[in-house]
Amino acid sequence: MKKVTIRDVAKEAGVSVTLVSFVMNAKMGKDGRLDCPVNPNTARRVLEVAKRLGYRRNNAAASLRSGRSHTIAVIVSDISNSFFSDICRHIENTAYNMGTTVIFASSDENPDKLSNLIDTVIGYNVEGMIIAPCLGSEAALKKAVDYNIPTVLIDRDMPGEDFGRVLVDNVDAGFIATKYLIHQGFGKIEMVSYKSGVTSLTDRERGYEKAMEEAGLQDYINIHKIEYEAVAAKKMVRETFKDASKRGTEAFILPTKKIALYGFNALNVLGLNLPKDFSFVCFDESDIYDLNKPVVPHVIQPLQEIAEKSVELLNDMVEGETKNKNISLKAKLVVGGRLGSEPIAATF
Amino acid sequence: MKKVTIRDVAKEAGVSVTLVSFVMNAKMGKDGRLDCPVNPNTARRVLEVAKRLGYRRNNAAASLRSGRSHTIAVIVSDISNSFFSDICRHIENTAYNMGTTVIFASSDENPDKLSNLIDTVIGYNVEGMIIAPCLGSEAALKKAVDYNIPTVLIDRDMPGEDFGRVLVDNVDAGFIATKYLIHQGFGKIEMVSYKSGVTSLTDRERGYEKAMEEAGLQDYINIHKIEYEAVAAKKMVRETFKDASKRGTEAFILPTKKIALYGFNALNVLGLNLPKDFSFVCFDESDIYDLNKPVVPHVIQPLQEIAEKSVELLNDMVEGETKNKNISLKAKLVVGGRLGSEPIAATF
DNA sequence: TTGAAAGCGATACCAC
DNA sequence: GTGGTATCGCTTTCAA
Repeated sequence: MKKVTIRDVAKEAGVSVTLVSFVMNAKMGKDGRLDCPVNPNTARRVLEVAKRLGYRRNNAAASLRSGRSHTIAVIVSDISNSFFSDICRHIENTAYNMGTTVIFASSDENPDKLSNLIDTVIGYNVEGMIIAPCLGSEAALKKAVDYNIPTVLIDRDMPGEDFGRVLVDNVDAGFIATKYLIHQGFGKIEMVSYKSGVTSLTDRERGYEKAMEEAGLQDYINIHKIEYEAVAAKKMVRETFKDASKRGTEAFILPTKKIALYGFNALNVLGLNLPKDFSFVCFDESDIYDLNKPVVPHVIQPLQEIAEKSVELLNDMVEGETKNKNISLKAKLVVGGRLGSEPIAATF
Repeated sequence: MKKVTIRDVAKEAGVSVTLVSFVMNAKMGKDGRLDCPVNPNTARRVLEVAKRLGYRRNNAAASLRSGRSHTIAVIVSDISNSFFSDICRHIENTAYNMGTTVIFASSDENPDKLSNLIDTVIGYNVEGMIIAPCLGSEAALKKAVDYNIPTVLIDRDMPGEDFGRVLVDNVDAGFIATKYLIHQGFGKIEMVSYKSGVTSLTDRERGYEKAMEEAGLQDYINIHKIEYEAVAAKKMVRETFKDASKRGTEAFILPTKKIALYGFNALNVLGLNLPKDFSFVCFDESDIYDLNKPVVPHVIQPLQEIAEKSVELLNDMVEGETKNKNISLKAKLVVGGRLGSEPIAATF
């Protein structure tokens, strides 16, 4: 099947290319009619011919002439990370419904690669970008500003007036996690966190501290900082739990999925059990949380909302209707989820 | 910063646009020199000016003129499924290194959506597609053939002479899983599978049967078919385990991650323990496998290889160098993996 | 080695 | 409502 162009359709339908262009770009009005300055009968004929011939618009040509690509780029650190792949999934969906195509890429947490990727997608005339910045990517992101490409930041923040932002309130996330445990009657609540202070983690720490102080439990505040490297991390968590067991610690906040995994591993190794020896509040989602009985309470980020809001915000920025460029979303505590069903979010 | 075109570079460098085009498209030879019919000094000057002006090729224009897009589409059923997101990650990586851009999309296992997506990406002049077909997508895929767009099938098969294929040998996967258990000294090995026969699952079943027969254990062959729906499935697995416990079953093959989850759930509910009451061989990857001690043996598909082979095959097809269009990959049994380290594949 | 000029297929502008 | 045509930025002959 050889390519059929707008000219072929025009010739076959006995009209000008202009008319065909009008018809092909017309959107459906509410009444089911095309809203374009074309005679409905003509329009119908053109549509019929286009379909019969199998016409498909050449986006390269359209983009070249119109300067619009209806394409956005999404760059995360690792699309195989379930946090990001979930977000990407929803971004793709939302964008698809708006007639926007999405190009995805992973930066590998590498500012140089991010910089290259930005160059690449700029070459594709993307109209906007949604980026989860990595450490040291300030220079790369400056290009977005230089080229005047609307950009929305997700997951991590970065200075810059021009960026849109869709971020989760991590102070609140740490706060509700802690408050839940306090409500359960626990007082000796501790936390395990990483030494290297990513803002999302330090924010969760602050939320923990805030909740403890509000409850008059400031004397029990105890944040155990572990290495990022897996082997060392596992060992440190194990030691922490061993001591905590003697100390009479009642509960732990494990603010990332990986830290939670170390926690469960330590439990296993030390022969401890979850409701008996400690209580946990974990973060993100893992099969392990669902397998325990009762289900391990965990704080999840509103991934779909992050995705939808970022696409919408980016779209507004592209169309020049900039309202509020900084969107803050709340994390949710899941206490009654069960395998194969919707998680139930608790509010209190 | 306004757009700088090839003309601006040409004017600034005092050469023709042709030369600039040559230089910008030249690839580096082994000797570090550009292999194009341009005076090295001129080339250097052009390069310098292009960089200084911040020139970036307009891909829409290049694509329009040359008829090439250097873009492929990848359509899987759900990019947030870790199996696919891992593959996509590697596809993206491989393609990126070849200078190819990738557009990802999810079909939702919906043939109509798949059909729309194919239309959309055809409009983007993609040069090839990598597709995980869903049930009933024959008609949609026929368009790829009609439009003469090279297409590689992954994960699931579908009839069609023109398609390339990168599939995993699932009979072998079921076979090695079973054989491992037999080597461990077990005889009463059973399997849990879904009623609805996707080929990947029925193949694994056949592998199980084959291994059992070869070992003279045909009398113990027992495949429990469960519903796909989660609540019913969980219940059926629980019942199966309860009976099996009485019957003296020694081991189970759980041929998908989800079925494995149901298995662990049943274990929990019934108060059974893994090395004591049963042995498992599971499939795919899950945090749960790693948490158990010893680590639950599991069969994994070579995701990176699937990704790399499919990109390479597609590239060959696009370039017209079609060699072997049907690639079969072996799954691997992981018996000694531990959290945070490379899984160790056992061969025997 | 270099350059002039012809399009690629659509949209935008203007005239009717 | 409709149609003619210049043009987007680049690659690609072809000729010098």
